[in-house]
Amino acid sequence: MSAIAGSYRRIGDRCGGAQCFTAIAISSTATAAAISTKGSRASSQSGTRRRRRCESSRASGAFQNRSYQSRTSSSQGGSCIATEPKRSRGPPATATPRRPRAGNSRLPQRSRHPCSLTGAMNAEEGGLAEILAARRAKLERLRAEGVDPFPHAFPGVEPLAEVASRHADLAPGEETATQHRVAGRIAARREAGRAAFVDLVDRSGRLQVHARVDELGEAGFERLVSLDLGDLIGIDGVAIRTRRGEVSLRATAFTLLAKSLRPPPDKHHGLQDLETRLRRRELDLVANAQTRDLFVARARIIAAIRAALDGAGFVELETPVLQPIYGGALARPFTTHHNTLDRTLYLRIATELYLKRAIVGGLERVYELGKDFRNEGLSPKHNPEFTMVEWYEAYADYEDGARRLEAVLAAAAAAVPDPAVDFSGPWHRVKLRDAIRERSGIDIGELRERDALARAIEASDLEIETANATWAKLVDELLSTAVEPALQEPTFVFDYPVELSPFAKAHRSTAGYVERWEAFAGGIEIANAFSELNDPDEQRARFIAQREQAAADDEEFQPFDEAFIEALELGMPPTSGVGLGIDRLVMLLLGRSPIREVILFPAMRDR
RNA sequence: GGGCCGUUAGCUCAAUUGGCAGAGCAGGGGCCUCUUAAGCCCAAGGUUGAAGGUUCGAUUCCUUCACGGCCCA
Repeated sequence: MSAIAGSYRRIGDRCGGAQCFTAIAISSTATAAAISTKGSRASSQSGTRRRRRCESSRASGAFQNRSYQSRTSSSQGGSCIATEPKRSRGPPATATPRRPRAGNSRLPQRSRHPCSLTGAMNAEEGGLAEILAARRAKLERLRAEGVDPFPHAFPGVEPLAEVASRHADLAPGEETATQHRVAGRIAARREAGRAAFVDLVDRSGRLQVHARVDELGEAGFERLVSLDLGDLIGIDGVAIRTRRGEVSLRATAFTLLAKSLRPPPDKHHGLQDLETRLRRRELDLVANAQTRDLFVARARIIAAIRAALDGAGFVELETPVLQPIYGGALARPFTTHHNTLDRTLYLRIATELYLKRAIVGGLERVYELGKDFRNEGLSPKHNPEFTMVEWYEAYADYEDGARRLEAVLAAAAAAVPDPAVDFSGPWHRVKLRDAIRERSGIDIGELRERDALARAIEASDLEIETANATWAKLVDELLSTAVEPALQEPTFVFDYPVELSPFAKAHRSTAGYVERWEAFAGGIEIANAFSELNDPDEQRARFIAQREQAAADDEEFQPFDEAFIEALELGMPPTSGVGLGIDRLVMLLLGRSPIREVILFPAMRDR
C-alpha cells in the first residue's frame, strides 16, 4: 500500500493531518478488543432486563467504540434503548419478537418519549423533522450503549478501490483470509434477512461490504444494519468475491467513525438541483462522484502547472492580496479598510506589478498562483474571485512566453485522463488585425480614427453598440464579438493596439501596436501576455494617459503607481509576462461549464 | 438592466380543461443469509419558493417579489 499511503500522506501534510484522511500506516489487522458481552438472548424484552444488560456492557469497559467484534453470541446490543428515560410506555413485555433480533427497537418510539429531545423535535412535524429525530434517536441510543459516535481516529485504512483492485483475480464465490481495514461513508444498504450488503464510498471509489450474523453476532449485525445512510464507518474484514461476482469485504468487525445526523441525497439519482449543488457543495460531493473527480482533477491540473514552472526554474512567490493601490489589470476592485492603519486597502485584481518588482529585484523567473478579485458581474465566465497564475521571465519576450504557455498547458493537459481540448502541438497564431479583418471585413489598421471605425461597424451586421465607445473599446468589442467565439482550437492572437495595453512594450516593428498576445480556446480567452514594458518614462506616460481616459469616460482604468515606476527606474530586464486563468483552463480541460461548476464554492446571492 | 424558463415530501420526479397534491428512493414497523436502483407487506411524511388577486374552488390563471438557469445588453 506504500504508493497509495504515500500519496495520502502528502495530502495529510498539506491540510493538517488529523483533518484529512489518516496517513499513518500501521499494522492493519483488527486490533480492536474482542467484545464478549454477556447477556441472555433478547427473548426477554422487559425494560428492566435490558437496562441491566446495558449497564453491564458499559461496565465491561472494552466497549468504548471498539469494533463490534465478531462471533459474539450475545444479542444484547440493539436493545439497549431501555436506558432512555420515561420507558414506562415501552413495548410491553409480551410483545416478544419471534426472533431475538432487535428490529422493533432499532428506534425508540418517538411519540412515547414526550420529554426527550426527539419528542420535542417531533413536535415540529414534517418529513425532515422526523428524519432528523430518527437520526438523533439513534445517536442517543448509541451513546447510551457506551459507543462514542465521534471517535478520534481510525488508523491504517486503505483506499476502497485499492482493496478491490488487489483482489480483481478472485473467482466468484472465492474467499481469502487477507485482512483489510477500510473506511468510508455508507452509500447504500441491501438487507437480506440475517445478512446484508453495505456499499461504502471514499474518495477512491466504492466497495461492497458483506455483513453476516454468523460473523458479527446478533448484536454487531443489528448495529451495523441499523446505521444510517451517510454514516461514516470503518470496516475490518477479509477480501472475497461474492457468488454474484463482486469483490467485497466480509466484515469481521466495524467501527462507527462519525454519526450522520442529516439525510444524504438520493442514493441513485444523486443531487441534481444545480442551485443546491453550488450552495451546498458538500452535498454535491457526497452524492456525485463526478463532482469529487472534478475537484481532484482541478487540483492535479494546478499541481502540474506548478511542477512545469518549478521545473523550468521559476520561483513561486506570495505578493500582497491587500494592496494600497490596485493594479495590473483593467477592473473594478473590492475595497476594504484596515482599522489600525486607518486606510483603504484593495483586494488585488492582479499580481502583475509586485511580481515585476521581484523581477527588478533579480529573481529572474517568478510566478504566483492564487486568487484575484474583481468587483464585477457574475456570468458563466466570471466569478468575483478567481484563480490566476502569472509568471515573469527575465531576458525573454512575448514569443518566448507563447512557447512557455504551450509547454505549461501540455503539462496541464497531461494531468487529466481525457482532456476535452487538445493542447498538444503548436497552436494557431494570428495577428489581431488579421483576425478581425478575416471575421468582420473591418481593417482596424486602416481605420485608426474612432469615428471611421464606428461607421464601419455600424455598416456591418455586427451587433456592437458604438455610441460613447473609444477607438480602443471598439477594437476590443470587435475582438470579443467577431473573433473570440470562433476560436475553438487553441489560438494565439498577437499584437494589440497600444491603447488597450498599458503594460505592454511597443511593438518592435509596427507603430501603434504593442507586443501582446491573448490565448483562446473553446471560444474563450484563457491567457494574456506581453513583452513587458520596462521603460519607466513610457510607463509613466501610459499611467497618465489612463488617468485622462478614465476622467473622460468614467471607465475602468489603471491607477498611477509611483512605487512601481520607481522600481522600473531601478532597471527591469526585458521580460516576458504571462497570465493564465486557471478556472477557465479547468473548464476547457474538463469540458465543464459554467465557471461556477469548476469553482468549489462560487459566489451566490443571499437567499 | 431586458426577455424567456424553472421552484411540488429530506432526495429524484408526476399531477389531464382550474376539481380530494401522487410515485420511487430515503426514513419508521414487519419478513427474508449473495444483494447491488434488491424484493414483498404496512404505516407515516406537503405553508406546491413568498405575498397578493381572480374564482364556488388555484400546483394550475393574473400581479409583485425572492432565488436559480438560459439568452441578450
